[in-house]
Amino acid sequence: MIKNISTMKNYNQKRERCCELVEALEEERRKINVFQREFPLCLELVTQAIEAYKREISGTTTDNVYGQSECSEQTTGECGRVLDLFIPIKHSSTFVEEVEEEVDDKDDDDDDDDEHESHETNIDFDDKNMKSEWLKSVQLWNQPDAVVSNNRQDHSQETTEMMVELIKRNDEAAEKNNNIQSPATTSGGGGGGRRGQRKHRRCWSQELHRRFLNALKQLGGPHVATPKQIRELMKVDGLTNDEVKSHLQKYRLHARRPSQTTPNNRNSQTQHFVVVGGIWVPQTNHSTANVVASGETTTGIYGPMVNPLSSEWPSHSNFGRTISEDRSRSCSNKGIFRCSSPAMSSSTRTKTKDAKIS
DNA sequence: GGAGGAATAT
DNA sequence: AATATTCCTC
Repeated sequence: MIKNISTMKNYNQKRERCCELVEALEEERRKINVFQREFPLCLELVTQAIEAYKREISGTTTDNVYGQSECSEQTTGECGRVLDLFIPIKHSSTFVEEVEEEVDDKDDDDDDDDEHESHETNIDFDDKNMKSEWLKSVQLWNQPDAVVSNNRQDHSQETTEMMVELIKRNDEAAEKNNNIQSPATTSGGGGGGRRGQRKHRRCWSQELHRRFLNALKQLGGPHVATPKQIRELMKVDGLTNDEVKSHLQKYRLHARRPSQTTPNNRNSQTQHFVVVGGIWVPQTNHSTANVVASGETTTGIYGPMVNPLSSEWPSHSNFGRTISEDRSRSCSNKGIFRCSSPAMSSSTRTKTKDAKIS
C-alpha cells in the first residue's frame, strides 16, 4: 500500500515535470519559430520532443499507472535522442573548427575594447570561461549570416545553444562536402589550384575586424603596421599572416581611394571620418541609427556583431559587406577629414619592380 | 621567412 | 563587383 502511494507520488511528480518540460519546450518553439526558415530542423526537433513528452503525459494519466509506459520508453528512446542533440552541447567546448585557445581574458589585457565586449554579451553561463572561449570562436569565425541570425536577445541560452549547434553541424557537413568535392585542382592560373587544395574561404567578422583595427591603431596605422605585428596583436588563434596581409591589403586599397562615386540617396546625417594615426575612424561615437533588419538592436551573445562597423572602413563602399552586409550603404564618404597619412604613397618597391619590368 | 603587390578564384 | 587566397618578387 505504501509502495503504491509512493509510486503514485512518483508519477504525479513525473507528470508535473513533464508538463513543465512541455511548457518550456513550447516556449522554445515559439522563439525558434521566428527562424523557421533558418532552422527548420531545430524546429522539428523541438516539436518532436514536445510530442514525445505529451505522449508520455497522456500515458501516465491513463492506463499505465504502474510500470513503464510505452511513452516512457519513448522518452528514453526518441525523446532521449532528441534531447541528446541538445544536451551534449554544454559539454563540447571544442566544436568549432578553430578554437581560439589563446583568446581569453588574459590576452585581452591590452585590448581595451574586449573587456567591454564581454559585458556586451550578457552571458550568464556558469562555466563562463569555458563557454566564452568557444562563443568567441564562433563569433570571430562564423559566417556573419548565421551569426546575425542569432542576434535576438530574447533567446534563451538553450535556444541559442541549440542554434549554434545546428549551425555548426551544418557547417561541418558542408565542409565535408567541400573536402570531398573539391580535391586538389590544377586548373586556373594565379592563386587557385596551383598548390593543393584551396584554403577554406574565411570571412572577417566584425569582431575580427575590430581586433584588426585595434592592432592597427596600436601599431600606428595601416601603412606602418606589418601583417605579422597585426596578427600578434590580434591574438586570434588560427589566424595566419597571409590572412592578415590580405585583409591589410584590402584595407590599404580602400584607404587609397576613399571617395568612390556613389552619390544620390544620402541621409542628411553625414558621417564624418577622421584619420587618427592613419586609421579611418568615425569622428564621433555616432548613434546614427543603423537599424538592423530584426528591429531592436540587441547585445546578446553575438552582440558585437550587430554594431555597424562599416564606418570603420576607409571608404563607404561594400568593403565591409561580409561584416555587416549592406548596412554600410547608410554611410557616407562626405565630410572626411584627413589629419595625417603616413606613407600613403605606394611603396617604392612597386616602382623598382616596374622599372625592372620596363 | 616576412612584406608588398598582383593575379586569380569564389 | 567585391573579397579572400595564392603567387611572385624583393
